Amino acid sequence: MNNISKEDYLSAIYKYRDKKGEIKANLIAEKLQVSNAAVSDMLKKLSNDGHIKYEPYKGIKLTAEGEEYAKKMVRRHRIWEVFLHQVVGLKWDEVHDEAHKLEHSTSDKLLNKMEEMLDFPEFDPHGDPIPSKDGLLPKQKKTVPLSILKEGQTGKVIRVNDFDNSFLQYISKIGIKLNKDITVKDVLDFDRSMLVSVEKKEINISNTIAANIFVEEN
Amino acid sequence: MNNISKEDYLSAIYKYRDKKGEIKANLIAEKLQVSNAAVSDMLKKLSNDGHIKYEPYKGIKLTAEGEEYAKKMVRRHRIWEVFLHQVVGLKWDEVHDEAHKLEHSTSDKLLNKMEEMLDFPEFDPHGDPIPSKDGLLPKQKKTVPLSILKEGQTGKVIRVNDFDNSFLQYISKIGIKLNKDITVKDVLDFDRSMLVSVEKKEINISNTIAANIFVEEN
DNA sequence: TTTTAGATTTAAGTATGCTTAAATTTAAAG
DNA sequence: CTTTAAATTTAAGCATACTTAAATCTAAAA
Repeated sequence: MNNISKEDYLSAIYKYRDKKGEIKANLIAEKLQVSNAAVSDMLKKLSNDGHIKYEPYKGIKLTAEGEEYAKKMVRRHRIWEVFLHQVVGLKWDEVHDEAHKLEHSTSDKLLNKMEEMLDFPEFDPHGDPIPSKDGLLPKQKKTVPLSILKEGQTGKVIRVNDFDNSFLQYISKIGIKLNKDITVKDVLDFDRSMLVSVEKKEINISNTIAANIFVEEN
Repeated sequence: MNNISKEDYLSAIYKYRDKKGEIKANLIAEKLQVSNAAVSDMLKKLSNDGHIKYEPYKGIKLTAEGEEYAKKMVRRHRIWEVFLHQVVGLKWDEVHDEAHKLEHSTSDKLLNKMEEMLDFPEFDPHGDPIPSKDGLLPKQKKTVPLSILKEGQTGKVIRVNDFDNSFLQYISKIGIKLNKDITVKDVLDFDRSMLVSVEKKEINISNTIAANIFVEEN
């Protein structure tokens, strides 16, 4: 049996649900680039399978079983990302798409072997946490979006959103990497873009860019 | 679009066609473990796509385009096998199944990167040739099945059939590996099994086992 | 409280890739 | 040359996962 679609739905629900653990069908449709009708269809199947708890027109939540499955997929995805980055040498803007395809075709045996080879990484190349074999997440540092920092404040890059490859390419080109320090030199009232210094260079970045970079204040 | 099935059919046709380049629908069904009706269905689609030349009830042949596609899949499969064996450390009886799943989800970029990492291997862990990026096959040594060797003859293992994992596990357990020399000590008329010596050990192997091991006479 | 906009579901239809059973074609045996 | 067995195709049906269009539900604005 082929579970690629189901796996994508479960991953999306896991990744994009709110703090209450709920998600709107709408958001799933948007993230997976399918129609709302397709989502509605699939929600019924996932519910029958026991992966989600869901009543028509009501909230969508993962069951314990669904969460376990979703975490397993996220784990696969992120271990592949680390592997492709560190072992194969793909850039951080290349790993997401490749990992997304490979994650559905990976046995536990292979995955665990890769994980061991990588010495049990805790975070993927974008700073996202990797669930362990037992489903445990590593302790994460408290972060804030770079966009809320004020003039003069400095933060260390802990995580970046990996939704868009061109965003990753861009920030990588201007020298922004995980663990780099970024200092806010100036914030423009005009469009809330900011002048920041990274690696002794000063660059102006838009508010949107800054909102997708998460830093630990220091 | 999802081409997993089509890719499997093309690979099977490429791998199991006869010397004239033809294959029976029957054999495809057997190798892919699907019904004859499913094969018949798919042949129509592959024919419409221009991947095979085929008229109902007549012979099945790859077109130039189909052969190119098939070779590309075989290349993916075998490079994954080498990668999983050499880089990840999977055993030779484990790589086929993993590679079979991964081969459908691998970009050219990733594949070429892996190939480079491996220093452009020419043969997979079972001794099967790997088509190059341009579709060229490495020069292969002339081999014969171990089963046709007579008492006293010695051959070096160049290739083994990878159709069955338990076969691979077994011959690996008794010390048979690529490039090992095998000497035939005795052939039993009774069941055509043979007593062979490998690595200073003597073992009796069935005719079927011997027929799946290909050696270079010396 | 009613209206209405947005979210969600249902309905109908499509493509893929299978299945079994029946029909047809081919090729080999008598 | 006819019979028959094997190979192959057609027919009908199923599951998955989509689509668009229409219907329905929910929640927020008037």
